[in-house]
Amino acid sequence: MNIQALLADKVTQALVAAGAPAGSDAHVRRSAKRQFGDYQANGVMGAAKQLKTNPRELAAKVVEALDLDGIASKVEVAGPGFINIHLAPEFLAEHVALAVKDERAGIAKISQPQKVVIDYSAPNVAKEMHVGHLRSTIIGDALVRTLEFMGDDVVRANHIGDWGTQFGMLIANLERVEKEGGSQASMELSDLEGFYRESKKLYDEDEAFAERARSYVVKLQGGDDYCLAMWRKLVDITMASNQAVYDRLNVSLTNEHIMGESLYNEYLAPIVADLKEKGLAVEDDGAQVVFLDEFKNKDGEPMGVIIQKRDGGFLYTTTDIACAKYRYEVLGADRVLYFIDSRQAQHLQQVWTICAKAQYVPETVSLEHHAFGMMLGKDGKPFKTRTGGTVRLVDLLDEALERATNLLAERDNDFSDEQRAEIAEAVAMGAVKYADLSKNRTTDYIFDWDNMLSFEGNTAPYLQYAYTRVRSVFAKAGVAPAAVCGDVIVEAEQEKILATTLLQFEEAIQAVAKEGTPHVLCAYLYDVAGAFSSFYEACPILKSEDDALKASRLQLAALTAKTMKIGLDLLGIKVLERM
RNA sequence: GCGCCCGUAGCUCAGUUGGAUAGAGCAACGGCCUUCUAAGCCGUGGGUCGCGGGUUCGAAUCCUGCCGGGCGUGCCA
Repeated sequence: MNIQALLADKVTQALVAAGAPAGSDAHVRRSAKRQFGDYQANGVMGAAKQLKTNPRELAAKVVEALDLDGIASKVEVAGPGFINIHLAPEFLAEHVALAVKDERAGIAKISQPQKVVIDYSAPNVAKEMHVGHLRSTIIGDALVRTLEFMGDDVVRANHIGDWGTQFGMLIANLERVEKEGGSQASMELSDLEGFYRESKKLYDEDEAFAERARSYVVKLQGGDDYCLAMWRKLVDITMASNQAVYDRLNVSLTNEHIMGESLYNEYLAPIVADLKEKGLAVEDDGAQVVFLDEFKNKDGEPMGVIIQKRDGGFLYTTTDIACAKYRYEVLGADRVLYFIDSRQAQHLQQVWTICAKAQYVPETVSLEHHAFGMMLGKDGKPFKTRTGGTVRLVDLLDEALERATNLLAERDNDFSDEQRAEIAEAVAMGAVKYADLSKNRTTDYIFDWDNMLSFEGNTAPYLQYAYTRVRSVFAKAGVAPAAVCGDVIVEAEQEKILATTLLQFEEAIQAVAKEGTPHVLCAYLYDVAGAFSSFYEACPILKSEDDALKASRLQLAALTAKTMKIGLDLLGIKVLERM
């Protein structure tokens, strides 16, 4: 249930009934402060202005027309014309009880599911994943999970860098390695960076090798079987290595979601021809160029975007045009979310502008760039290794595990080595993921081990810990959360805050789905955990004096656990029974 | 030069698209464990929302001019 939507609907009706023009927005929001109730309607002032009437008088009329029986215990006009709404304890109790019984915690699926393509992760073949891939991979996957949960038909698109001239030298080197090492070839490729560097070195220093590499590029693009097989091997080896990272990070990508650059090869030449035919592309200095009035170049003239080089080769703009077209035409996308770093903002705008002009993708399709900046170290400089190199993702995850293991070792507990390892892994991966998920930066952001692994405040470990506290109540009581029943009583202040917060789950999820911003869900779950902790301190559950109260509090606890489990699942963060 | 993004507490970040006295966490300080997990809870201090104008009942949010930072800007992706 979405309380905000429910109230917005009711207040809007009352607003219109009070004389406001149809289409007026009641502007119902959560109240800024507790004293202003649980929700406030801010739309009266604007409507009063349109009607040229006194806002307080209009607000009084709206309240008069407003029927919130069974929902609100108090509705009052305040300030220049705010309407403050206090939710009724019985209303909260009733819906908590309903949500406890529902496996989706009362979250309804959307009525009009869409086909949504989510473009994320996008590592490069023959290169190891590094910290730059983390944010796209993690946030993209959270959106995949969230939209699927809400009922959308989601296509995971891993737009890997699996094409380009570098494959000539890579194939030539793979061939050399196989000749020399036979079956051990794949072993050597475990160090992909090294393999790439080695290939580059041979290409630069060995003329015969370079010659062979160049010939392989041509053959590969011509569809030569041998080269395609070698290329396939490189892709497979790379993605097998990446899959280990995905699995460890609990990212839902698999091989079947690979839709790399190579997928669009066959469409490139026809698109260039079509753009020429439509008069959008013209030859300029030997290259095929689309001039766009929407963008200006250094001289203030329409910017030229090259879609085919002088030598006949295509560029990534052409690939991305084909890709957007494909997602609409072949996949039938209603919406495409690109989780790509902010440096490509202009590039994507150009691609979409061309797609619109060529009528490849209609305006009704929502193309969205969810940008993010670079990962910086604590010192505000790009996050690098001590020697200045790029930080490999596997190394980052290993360090997270090491730090989590050390922190866990400092604490008293009776865990077996096996349990300890499992907890450390879940905490470490959760901490790394949550650090990225909880921020909404479109610009550069700071990666700080101490912040994410401090295990205090708004971090994954805090949420995981809060969850184990709830679960331990049930373990102690010897009852399953699903077995609790009876009436829910909302009386104490902490009970009311917890119940209200729990019932705002759908608002948070819908915001994430609409805006593509998982940090909203993070903030929400942190609120839930905080509300539960306060409740847990103030309201004895198992030790409460009467059985009805105990049953009620167990239900609040059960819904807390369910909410946190679902919420953390949507973020791709694992929960633990004990820690 | 032009374009895009950004500037909020000592630090890391929110701020529901124009709403009431700008919020969290960390760090600092003070309380709370023989009682459901203290990786917790309760409390205190901390702000010229980069700076100046403007728009209006109301601006961190919109417009404008500066200052500062990041990125992009024709044959890599």
